[in-house]
Amino acid sequence: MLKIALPDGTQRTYSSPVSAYDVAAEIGPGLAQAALAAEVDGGQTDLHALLPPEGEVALKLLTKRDAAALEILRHSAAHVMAQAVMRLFPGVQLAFGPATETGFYYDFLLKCPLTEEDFPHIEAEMRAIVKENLAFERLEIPRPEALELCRELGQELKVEHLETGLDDQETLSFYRQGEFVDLCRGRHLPSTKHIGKGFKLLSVAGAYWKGDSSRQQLQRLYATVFFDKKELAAYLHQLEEARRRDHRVLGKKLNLFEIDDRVGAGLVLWKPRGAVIREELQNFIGQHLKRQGYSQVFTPHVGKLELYQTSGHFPYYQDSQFPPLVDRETLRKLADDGCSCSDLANRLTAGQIDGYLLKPMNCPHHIRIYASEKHSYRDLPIRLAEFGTVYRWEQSGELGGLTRVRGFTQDDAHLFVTEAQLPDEIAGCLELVKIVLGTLGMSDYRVRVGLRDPESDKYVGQPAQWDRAEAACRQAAAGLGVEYTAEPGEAAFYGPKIDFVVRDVIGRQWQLGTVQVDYQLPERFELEYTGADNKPHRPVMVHRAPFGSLERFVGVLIEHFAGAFPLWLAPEQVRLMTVSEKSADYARQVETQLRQAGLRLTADYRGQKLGAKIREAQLALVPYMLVVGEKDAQQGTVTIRDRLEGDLGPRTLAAAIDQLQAEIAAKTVRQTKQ
RNA sequence: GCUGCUGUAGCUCAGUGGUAGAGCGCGUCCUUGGUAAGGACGAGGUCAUGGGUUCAAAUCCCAUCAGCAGCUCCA
Repeated sequence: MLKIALPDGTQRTYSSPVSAYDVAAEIGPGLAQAALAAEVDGGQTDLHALLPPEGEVALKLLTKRDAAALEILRHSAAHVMAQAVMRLFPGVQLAFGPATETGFYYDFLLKCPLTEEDFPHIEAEMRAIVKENLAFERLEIPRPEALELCRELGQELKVEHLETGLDDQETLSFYRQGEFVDLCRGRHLPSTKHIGKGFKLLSVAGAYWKGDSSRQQLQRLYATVFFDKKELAAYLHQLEEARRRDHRVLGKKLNLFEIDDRVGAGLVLWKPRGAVIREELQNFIGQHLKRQGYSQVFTPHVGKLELYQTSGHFPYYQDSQFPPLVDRETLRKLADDGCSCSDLANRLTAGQIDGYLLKPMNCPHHIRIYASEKHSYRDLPIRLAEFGTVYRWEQSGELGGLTRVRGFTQDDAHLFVTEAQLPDEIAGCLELVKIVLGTLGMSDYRVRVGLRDPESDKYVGQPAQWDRAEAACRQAAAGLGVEYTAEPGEAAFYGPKIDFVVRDVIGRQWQLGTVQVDYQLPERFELEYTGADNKPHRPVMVHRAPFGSLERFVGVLIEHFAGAFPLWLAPEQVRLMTVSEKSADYARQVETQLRQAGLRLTADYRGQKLGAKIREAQLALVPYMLVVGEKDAQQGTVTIRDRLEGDLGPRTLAAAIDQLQAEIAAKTVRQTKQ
């Protein structure tokens, strides 16, 4: 006897074995047709799988309206895609083919490279398989037979996975549709016809077997599927929109920055318009730093190798640094002694040669500023801030636009504090990040508190200190009024940290602001302050950067605003334009006054029609246009056009300037709804 | 770093072995037009770089550099 509880509160009892489908069919033919899979006591099951014969279960039938069904659809589509590829390319080895947040992929090992030209053929074969309406059939197979089956099928990767990843499983599940059999946990749709027509292959890329870069590389086919063709179209449109907002595209179109081959990959040239945005952001944060009692410092872009040997960054992280600089004299002597390149590298690593490093971080410089004076506990906290440019040798494949570069400027600061001051100082840092994100209308972010992994012994510092610091981080994060997750094992080896992860328009997540507690560097550099007990004490350091790096932050900001910056950040705040050349003289007076008012503008005096000038300014995403014609010249007015609202009508120049300055001062974010 | 794709005018791109192209932008001239494209003429190219194949290479091959997608990485 089986009792089934349905989500609507009703109960059904069965004396003979039934599947979820049987239950659906009994409720009604419509539901039987719509049902795709089921949840039994919260766990997924195939629609036609038999339910337990005895007891009581909660059953929920999944239809295409359930998010869980979408995942099942995508995973099933992955099998169909794999089947199509196997039909078209004999000898394919299958790896993994899961559903993802936006679609699915399948990893293949095959001799010839797949290209986009193959997509239509694969898609056509997939359509054929859908039309064949093959049932997805679950097979439960004991381990020895499962291994035998995978060997027979020639699926060596599956054999390996059975022997390593799944070595504790006595029975393995396979799914079969038609001639295609795949080792798979499931679940799947009843049959291939339910996949429908809303699928599309998107891209092909390399991926390592089991995510290990030392293993063989597979070909990963990315695709997506929706229950509805319209949803697919909407998703493709969203991808299109994301491309339109791409900061690399907008950066070129709006003349914000350039990355030039002749200068070097990953090295950003900030053009005048991009520099305005950066400067405004720096000024903005600078005001808050003053308010919070920070001291501005400046330090050079290089430091002695020995400095980084003390900090531990060299040679440990040398693969992600630009190679050291060695002076001419030393190099010549080494060459005369017959020192080879590999000797040189070894001797640099061993610390036998003096050299300089392009600084990969700012902390050692700031530490030496702290250490240049003797400090009392009364001086603390000491907060040293700098827009510090650092250089890191990112792997060539990682570079991209402004978001991953080789030289970047952090809005960096280091706080030297007593342990008692730690909670307040962390809270102050978080407040700053929150102000920054709030001012820019970036609300889609999460806060991640990285704690130590209790199992690991890689961490430096006393456990009691860690407990206090972690408590301080949690407390500060909780005080933010934003949801946060505590993630054990995510701490740096030198201390816990708090990261702000912002989600951009394409759904990618970027780690921007960060606050990190550090016990390691004060130790390594033997930093001290004199306590009230007249004895030396070790300060704790806090590293923090609300933007992370200005490059990455501006990159994300460009996409966030789709290039249409709020007035206070807009490189060109106003486009002044004449109706005809007859009003040019008056317009020049207006231009002078606007400049004196501190507004950033360009003036368009060309003998073009007004419509053309407006169109250009609209496309250039200039927030306000000031139109001056003969009527304005007579009345001493300007006519304002808002990029979003259109023509706002005439007003006196003074009134127009007041309006713009008020909006700038308020840092108002105005955007059209997307 | 790895796999695949790509590199032609300032930008977006067409050109698949036989004379280097388009649109936009830019310049000059005409037009003096009140809220999203007025017209005419013109300038602009080591076809990423270096080799090779060929009577002949933007086009085919190899290498390098750079970009893109993804993987791996990010103190």
